[in-house]
Amino acid sequence: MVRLSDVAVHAGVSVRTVSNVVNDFRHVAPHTRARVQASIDELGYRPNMAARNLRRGRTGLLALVVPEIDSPYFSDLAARTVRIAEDEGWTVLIDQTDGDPARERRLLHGERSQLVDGVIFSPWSVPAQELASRSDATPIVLLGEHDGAPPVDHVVIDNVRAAEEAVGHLVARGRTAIAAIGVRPTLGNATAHQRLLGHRRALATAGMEPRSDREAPVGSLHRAEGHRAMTELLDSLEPPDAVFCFSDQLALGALRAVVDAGLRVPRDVAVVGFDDIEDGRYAVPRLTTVSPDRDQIARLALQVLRDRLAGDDTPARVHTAGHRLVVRESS
Amino acid sequence: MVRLSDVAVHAGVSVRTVSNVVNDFRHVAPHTRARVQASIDELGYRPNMAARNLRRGRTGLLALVVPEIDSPYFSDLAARTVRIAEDEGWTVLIDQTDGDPARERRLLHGERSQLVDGVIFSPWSVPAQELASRSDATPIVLLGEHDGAPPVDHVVIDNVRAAEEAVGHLVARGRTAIAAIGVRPTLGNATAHQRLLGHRRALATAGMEPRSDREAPVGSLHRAEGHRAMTELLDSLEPPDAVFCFSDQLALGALRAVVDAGLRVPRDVAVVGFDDIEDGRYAVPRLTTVSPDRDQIARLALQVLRDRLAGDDTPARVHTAGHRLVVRESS
DNA sequence: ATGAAAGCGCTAACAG
DNA sequence: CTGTTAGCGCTTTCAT
Repeated sequence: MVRLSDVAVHAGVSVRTVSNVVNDFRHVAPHTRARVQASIDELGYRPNMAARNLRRGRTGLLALVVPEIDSPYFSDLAARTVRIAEDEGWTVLIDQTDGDPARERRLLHGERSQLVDGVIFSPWSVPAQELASRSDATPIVLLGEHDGAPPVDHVVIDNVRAAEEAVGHLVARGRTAIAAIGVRPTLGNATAHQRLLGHRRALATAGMEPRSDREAPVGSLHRAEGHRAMTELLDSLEPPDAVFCFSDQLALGALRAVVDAGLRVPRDVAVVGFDDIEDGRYAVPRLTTVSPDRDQIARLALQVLRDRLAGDDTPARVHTAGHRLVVRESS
Repeated sequence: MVRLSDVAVHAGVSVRTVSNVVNDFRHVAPHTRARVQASIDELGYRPNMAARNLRRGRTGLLALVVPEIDSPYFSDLAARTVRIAEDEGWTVLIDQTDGDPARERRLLHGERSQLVDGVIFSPWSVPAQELASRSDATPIVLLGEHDGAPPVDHVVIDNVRAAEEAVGHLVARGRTAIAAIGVRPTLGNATAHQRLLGHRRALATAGMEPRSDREAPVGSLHRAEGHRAMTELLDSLEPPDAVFCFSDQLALGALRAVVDAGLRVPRDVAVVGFDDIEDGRYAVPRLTTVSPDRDQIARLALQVLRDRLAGDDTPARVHTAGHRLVVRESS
C-alpha cells in the first residue's frame, strides 16, 4: 500500500502538495506538479477512498434501491441512472428489495444510508407516511406516486393520464370489452391504482361501464401472472376483446395466453402494455405500450439529490417526467 | 451526526463497550448491552462507514463489472450475485462498461479498485494478458473464457460442449442446413469463439461441412443484430433450415426475422438460443436454449474472492459451472 | 506556493 | 468484562 506520504517523500515535497496534485488544485508550480505526478506513476499510488471519504464526510456514492434488478424496466432504468450519474461524478450502488417490507425498511433506515450520500428509492411495500418520517439525514427521492402526497421528493409520470390514453386508444380501435390486468390491492405503492383509475376514466369517457370482473389482480408484475390472469379472463363467460396490462411483462404473458387459447392478437384480443421494454419491440406481434421517459426520470432524480446535497431546503416537490403511447401491432 | 462517543457518554460506558455492542462481540454483560442498545436506539446512532472502512482496511464492497446491466443475462446474473453476496455480508456495486476498452481499463486499474475489496469482472474488450498483468492487489475473478489461460481466476461454463449439444440437437431433429449467428471476430473475449467451435464440431460429427457463409458475424448480442443477420441468411441462395444463436436475444431477433419473412418456426426454420432468459420462455414459439447455471456462477465467483481475501495464494484456477440444454417449441 | 499538524469516527491492542 | 488510547490515510486550516 502506497500512501500519500510515501509519494511526498519520494518526490521531496510535503503531503499537502501531493494532495493538491491528486485533487487537481491550483497553486502548484508546473515543475513541482510534474515531479509529483512522476512519483505517483512510479509508485503506483491510488488514493485510499475510505480515508478520503472519512475526511470529506462524503462518499460520492448514491444508492438506487429497486424491487428487482432483473426486471427489464428496472434494469433499463438502472443502466441509464448509472450512466448519467457517472457523468456527474457519482458512483451508483444498486440494491434490490424484492418488494419485501423488511428489506425496504432496512435499506431505508439501516447502515447502508451511512455509506451513500443520497438514495433513489422505488418502494413497493413501505407506505408513504413511513417514508416521510424517516429520521435519516441522507437525501432521498422516491420513484412512483404515493397517495397523500407526503413531504418527500418524488419523480413520477402521469400514470392516470397514460393509462387513459392507452385505454382510449383501444376504444378508438373499436374494442368494446376492455379488461385490465395488474391490479395490486396490497401494495403501499399507488402506481397500479393510478393506472386502474385511468383505465376506468377512459371507459367512462367512452360511455362504458367498468366491471370488476374485468379488473384482474396479480401477485406480481411478471409474465406468469399475466398469463394466468389472461387465461382466466378468456375462460370467463364474456371474454374481453382487448386488455390493458399494467406492465409489458404482464402483457407478454397475456399475449402468450391468447395464443395458447388458440386465438389471435390483435384480431381476437388486442393487447396494450406499459413500460416499453425491449422484448415488446420484438415480440410477435410487436407490443403496443406506454413508454415512460426513463432518461428524464433518472435525470430528475439525480437533479433532486444534487440540489438537496447542495443545501436546497425548499419543500419537497413532485417532478413529473414525460411518457408517450407507442402503437404497434398488438392493437 | 451521532458518534460512538456520544452513545458512550449517554450510556455511561466507554467507547470500547459501545463498539463491542455495535459489532456484536462477546464479553459484554447482558445488562450493559441492554443499556447501550437503548442509548443507540434513543440517539439514533448509525456507524460511520467511512471511519469503519478506514480503520478495518476493508469496505465490505464488491464490484460486479459487466458490459451491460440492462441485458437480460447480466441483469439476472447481477440480481443473483447481489442476493447471494448479501447473505455473506457483502454489498455489491454494479458497474457497466458497454464493452468499451477505455472504461474496462478504468475500472480495472482506476480508483474504483480502492473502494472495493474484490472485483467480479466480465470483460469484452480487454485481452487476457492485460488482465493478468494488472498491478492492483484487489482480488479479481473473471467471468468467461479467455484464450491462453492466463494466471487469473476464472469462472466459466463449457461453451464448446454446450454449443455442441445445442447444434447436435438440431442435427437430431433432422436439420441439414444449420447456421450460426453471433460470431464476434473483434472481441478479446473468447466466448463467441468457443461457441463457434462447438457449432463446427457438432457439424463435423454429423458429417456436415462447415460453411463460412452460414457463420454470421454480429456487431452486438442484441435482438436487432439477430434480426438483421437472420434476414440476410434467409435472403441468401441457400437459406438455412435451422440456426444456432449465441445469445437468446439474438435468437429472439432471428425468430422475429423468420416471421417477418413469412416463414414459420420451427416448421421452416428451427431456432436455438443461449442464456435461457425469461423472454425466451414466453416467446411465441417458446425458445429452445442453453441454460447456464447462473447461481453456481455467482457462487463460484464469490467463493474465489472469499478465498483470495482469506489469504489463499495458490495458483489461479478455472472454475467450471454447469449448463443444460432446454428444449422448447422453437426446435 | 509549500509545509506542519490537527482531526474526521472508528477499531483493537493494551491495560486493568 | 470494561476503560484508555494510538492511529488508519487523507484533507485542510494555519502558518510561512
